[in-house]
Amino acid sequence: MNKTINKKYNPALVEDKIYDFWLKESYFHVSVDEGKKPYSIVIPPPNLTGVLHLGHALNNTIQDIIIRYKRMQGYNTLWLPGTDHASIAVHNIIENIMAEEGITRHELGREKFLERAWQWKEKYGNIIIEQLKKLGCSCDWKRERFTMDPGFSKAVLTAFKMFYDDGLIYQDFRMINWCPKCLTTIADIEVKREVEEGNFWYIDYLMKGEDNFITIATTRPETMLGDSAVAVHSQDKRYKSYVGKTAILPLINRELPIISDDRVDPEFGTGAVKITPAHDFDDYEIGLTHNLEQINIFDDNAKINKNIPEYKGLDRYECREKVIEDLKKLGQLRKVEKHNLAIGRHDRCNIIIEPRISKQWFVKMKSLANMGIKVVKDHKIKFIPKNWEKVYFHWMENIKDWCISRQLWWGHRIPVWYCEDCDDIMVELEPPKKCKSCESESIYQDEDVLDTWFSSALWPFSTMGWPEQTAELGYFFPTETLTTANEIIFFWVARMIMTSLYFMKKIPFRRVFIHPTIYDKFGKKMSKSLGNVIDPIPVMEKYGTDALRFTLSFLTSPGRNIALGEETIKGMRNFANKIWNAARFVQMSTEGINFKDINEDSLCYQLEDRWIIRRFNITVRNVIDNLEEFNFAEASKQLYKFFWGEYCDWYIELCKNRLYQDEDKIAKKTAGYLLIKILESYLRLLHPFMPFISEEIWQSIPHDGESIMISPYPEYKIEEIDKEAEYKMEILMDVISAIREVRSQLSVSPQKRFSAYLITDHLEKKSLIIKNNEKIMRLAGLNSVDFVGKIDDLANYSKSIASGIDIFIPLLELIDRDKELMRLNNRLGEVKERYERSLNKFSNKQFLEKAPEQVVLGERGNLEKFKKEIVSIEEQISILKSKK
RNA sequence: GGGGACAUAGCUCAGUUGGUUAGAGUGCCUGGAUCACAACCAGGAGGUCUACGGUUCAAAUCCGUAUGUCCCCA
Repeated sequence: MNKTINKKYNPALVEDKIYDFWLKESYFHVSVDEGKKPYSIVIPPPNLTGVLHLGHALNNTIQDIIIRYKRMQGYNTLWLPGTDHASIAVHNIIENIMAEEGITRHELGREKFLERAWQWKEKYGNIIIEQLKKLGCSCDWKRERFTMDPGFSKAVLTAFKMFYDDGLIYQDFRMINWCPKCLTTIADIEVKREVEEGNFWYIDYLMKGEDNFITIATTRPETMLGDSAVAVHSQDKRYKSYVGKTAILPLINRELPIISDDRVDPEFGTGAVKITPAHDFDDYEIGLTHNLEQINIFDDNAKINKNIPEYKGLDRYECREKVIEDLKKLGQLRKVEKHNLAIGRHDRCNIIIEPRISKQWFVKMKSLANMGIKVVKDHKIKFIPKNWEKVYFHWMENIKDWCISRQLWWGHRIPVWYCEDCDDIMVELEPPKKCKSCESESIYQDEDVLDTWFSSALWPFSTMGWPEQTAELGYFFPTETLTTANEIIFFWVARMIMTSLYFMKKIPFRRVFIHPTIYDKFGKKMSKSLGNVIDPIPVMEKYGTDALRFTLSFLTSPGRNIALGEETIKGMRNFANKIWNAARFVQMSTEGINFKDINEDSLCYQLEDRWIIRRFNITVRNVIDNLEEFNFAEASKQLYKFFWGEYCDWYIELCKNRLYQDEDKIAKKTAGYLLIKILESYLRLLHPFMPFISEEIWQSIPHDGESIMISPYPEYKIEEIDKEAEYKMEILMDVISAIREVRSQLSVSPQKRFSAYLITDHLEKKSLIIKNNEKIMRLAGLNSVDFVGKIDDLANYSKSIASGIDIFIPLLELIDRDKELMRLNNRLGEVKERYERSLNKFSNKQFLEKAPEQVVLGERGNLEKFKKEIVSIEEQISILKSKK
């Protein structure tokens, strides 16, 4: 590590080097240690195919802040990382590669396909892990897990078998969501619904044996090929006479019964609807009630199948065109209307879902959900912000069974074997040789794999070795905190809670922090099509990882979303630069001080020393309090405000007298010592937020220990909260600010030095100013500051008041009398307004009677203060005017 | 249709249990190469706290209603 830091702040030069140092020293790795308190977090496993986006950056920055903070507080902290196998995503990638080579997966075969998938994983599957390292994440990489690791796979199969043996997993024919592109079933929550533009087609169905017809309206005319009835509402007068009769399906002349069912909405379309039981969720239900035929018209690719020879081979949208055209020719297309409708698309590939009837595996959710509801109702698990609990309850209370089979190869193959001879079903962890019932060897395994979320649901305990009873499970489980995005409360959080309660009989985590969603600086969703996506990697390269992390933390207030623009990141990079330069100053100005030999008792603390110690302790308290509540924004603001607004703007400036001019060696040593001490402590306070810059600077200044990340987190010391120091410092700062204000408003150049004359009756304030006059002179740019009894020629002075002290600055040739008059008049206006406001309160008798004494007293103080100032300013104005 | 939010400076946001001169960052204006930092320093302008009611001595804050924006579920 460097002895002195570089002149210029350049994060790119130090970040990788520091991360390698941490890795080399194994600071992230922990073992079970019963002597220490554990604190554990499991990472939301990023998708194997993923690349880091801002959502990841935010989520993992937050986790790293928590884990570094707890580590420094002395907890045995485990942050367990890993990735999930992303069944569909990987599948699509491999299929796309094969498509370029002109082969299909069925030509290749299951085994070869999986080989390729594993090869792809080895080559490209670790990108996001490397990116997390770039972000500074202090995960225990030696424990990195993957949902298809042998151990993890065992956990998945064990879970399946336990659920099955307990009757919670079953197989059934059902209407499911089919993705014609990915060629698999997907679960309800993987379908994203959005309103899109479409049409209502009105079609005349002729009545059998009559010269009459019934007009139905549909948004999907091609599905008429699978119609098996027409339905109307039982109370719909328009159609009463039709019920029980038969309509003829146009184009293929199938006979359709006209049925009545009260699930039909008479207001919708014509009030008469076609019923396609094999391709629509509602129609399916109606079909079951009325025992209608289920006519499947599509193949896996959503092309018309052999059941409809007239249109066989047409894609569903080609078929739509053809059907419309043919209906027109027949004269049975009555009209077309624009109509907006909710379209369901697969959230992974964006293809429109095709409902179909199919045999799939499901998990019974009701009893699991009830357990999951209870632990949150009983506050065993808390959501932060609490609001999300409502969302969770709403979903859990209306939960539907979970379809877990996928017609894919990449994933955990369902551990079910079927016997060809006796139709028995076996669920086994190890492949059986023969049928348990009839001993036939003609057995075969289910072709499907499990939903990736089925394995992710086991993440918190499978990563720690379940189903084995490992030491880790006993020590690190349940975990403390889960941090994640609101959109996966259903997909993941709820399911982890249910599986943990079922398999572990324990909650998986105590608190769930739902982090904000990041939008662009105009509050719009970031999307590739809008072109407003911010990629965190180039941002880290340009501004530094610390700047990105601090920005995200700075914007994370609970219950609010983030609107992120590049300017904010730049601002935080400037903050990092400020820290760097301040550290450089402190380092340079304390060269030659031997810190090892300093005995604190030999030092002599001055006012500003006591003040900065107080401010630091208050900052420590505020940072810790806010971290405990996950209020990262406020914690960050405290860090920012203290360092820039107090340590740099005031403390360093006030120390310069002692550092540069003071002959007193103890005074010099005290200033130097405390500058370093506060900086060193501050860097530890900052470290979880800005790990790199804090380590780099910390290593170059006097410190104890080998790395900042394993040194103790600052603690708040009540005895160092020195109220008197704050009161006095505020008077000094007030006086300095008042003089600076006069300088600026009267357009006196910053280099021009002048004298100030003060008047006050207050002896304590007077001695305070006298004691600190050299500091006031330096910070306000004065030649001298003196107390006087009175001023003779008031017309030649500018006058202002700060903390009850009258301040006079000679106008002489320096200052323009007109400007001074303008300044005084402005000030007078302000004070008068406040005075009026205060006076109004006293004109209300009830205020005196009902308001608490403290408030009335405070208000009376204000009133007097304003009155005094008004009199003083008016006096000065009249003097200046008389001299003009 | 059902549910959940949000509305404060040009922009992005803080604002605990009602009593503050309503704050911060950024942007803007004025002045400044002063020996840590121009990625800086000093000073400043900028607000009917969405609107209208109500409760209260006192409302950005509590309660209605309206308007606007967003998210989730069907």
